[in-house]
Amino acid sequence: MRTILVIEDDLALARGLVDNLRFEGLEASSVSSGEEGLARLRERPFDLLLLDLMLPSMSGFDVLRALSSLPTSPRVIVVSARDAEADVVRALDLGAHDYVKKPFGLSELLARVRAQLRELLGETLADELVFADVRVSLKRFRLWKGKKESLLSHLEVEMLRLFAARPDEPLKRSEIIRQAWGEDAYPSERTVDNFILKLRKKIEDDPARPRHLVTEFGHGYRFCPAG
Amino acid sequence: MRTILVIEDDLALARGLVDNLRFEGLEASSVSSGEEGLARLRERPFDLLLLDLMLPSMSGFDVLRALSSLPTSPRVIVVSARDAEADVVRALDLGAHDYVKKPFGLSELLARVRAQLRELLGETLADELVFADVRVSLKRFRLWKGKKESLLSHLEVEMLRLFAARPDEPLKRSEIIRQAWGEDAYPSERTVDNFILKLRKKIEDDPARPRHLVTEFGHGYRFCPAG
DNA sequence: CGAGACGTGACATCAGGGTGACACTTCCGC
DNA sequence: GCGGAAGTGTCACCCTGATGTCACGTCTCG
Repeated sequence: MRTILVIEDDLALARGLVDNLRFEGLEASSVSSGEEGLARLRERPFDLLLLDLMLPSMSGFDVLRALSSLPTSPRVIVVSARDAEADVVRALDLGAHDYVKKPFGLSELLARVRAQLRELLGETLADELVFADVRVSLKRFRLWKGKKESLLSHLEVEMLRLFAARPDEPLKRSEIIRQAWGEDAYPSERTVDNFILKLRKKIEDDPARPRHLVTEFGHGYRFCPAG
Repeated sequence: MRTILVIEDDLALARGLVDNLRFEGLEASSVSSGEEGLARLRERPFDLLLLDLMLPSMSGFDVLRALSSLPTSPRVIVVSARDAEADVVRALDLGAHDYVKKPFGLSELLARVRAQLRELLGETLADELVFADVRVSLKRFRLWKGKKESLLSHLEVEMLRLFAARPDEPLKRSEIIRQAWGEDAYPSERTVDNFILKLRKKIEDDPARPRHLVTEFGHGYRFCPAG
């Protein structure tokens, strides 16, 4: 289901928005400050952000600037009473995808929400890999476990890609090497163990007792997204 | 260069739009009916379509419906005097990406054009680029870090433009060369390193420990506006 | 000719990948 | 159960290729 976060300090408005979004079949929630909003966005990805500009302390512009440093940034519709053209231009140039002036017609806003969500369809979902409390951006070579961020090397990404494609299936080292390294590379099979070691340190709660990258004695390794 | 088609039967307005879009560095042209527009779109792809709703014979809604049958459909901003909410909803649900009501502010429309074009892979069109204590005017080839002003060369600007459009994403040297140098130039990939070096001297507090133009070992470079 | 922009090569440095060693675990036949 | 063989966890180290950095050559434009 599509997830939407509303950052709006007018609680009545926020509630109205959330209710209507839910009525549209979307998963919506709201917070009343930019700081809270960013905290929520860091916890887990959202598909769309409805953002007020005039917030206490941290402004909507600040939130826009901060978005790019998130693991996955949502699409953004700014919803603001500020109707000066300069504000619209600034918000859009800071990365907002749309700008709706208050007061707005509800059905128009919902249509704009649909238009933004429509873009998501195939956008980068192939890039994202999510299981348990781990998120991976294969394109950015980055992995987040809870709040901890790790960098991934090219080969680590290839291995994750391979495991994700064949969950719960034991993969032989030889197979892993062929798929991740390619046809023309022949490293020792023990090299795979080293990469498993590195990956476990990044994705397991307790790398010594792996629950996602499990050893299949004599048969290689198996990836269990569920744990 | 980005290509834009304007479908607008008010010739004065169409001409004004085209002029302003060209002034922004875009390749713009206009036609005055939906039929002509579709013919042009069938001839060759456009990146963006500015579409009036009230056209003679074939309406803007009809154009929207016809777009999906094109080999490559452009992004669409509807520009219309019809301000009924129902029209906005209908246009957006028919696939329009944005809807601007006449009369509109020119700078807002241009910002919305930039926002749409930004979604296409490639370079940002905004002139001002701001992050941390750095401000860049891409059109004037100037960069300010705090109070220090630097001049930028053509290629430095192109690289910044490219990085700005894809924040936090590692860009391969080959990709940087293709986008910033163009299709027909083939400098050594190490040339990119030299430009990174120059840019770091201009935008980093400590060029030896870059926080904005970060090396992604084996993958190229990544631009982190947030630092 | 001079200045700046661009491209290349050279050299030092660095990080990832690969290997081998050693300890520990699992399997299997007894 | 027991012991050996084979498989695996883990680490430190080396090597190669990638990168940081600079100097110099070339080109263009005034």
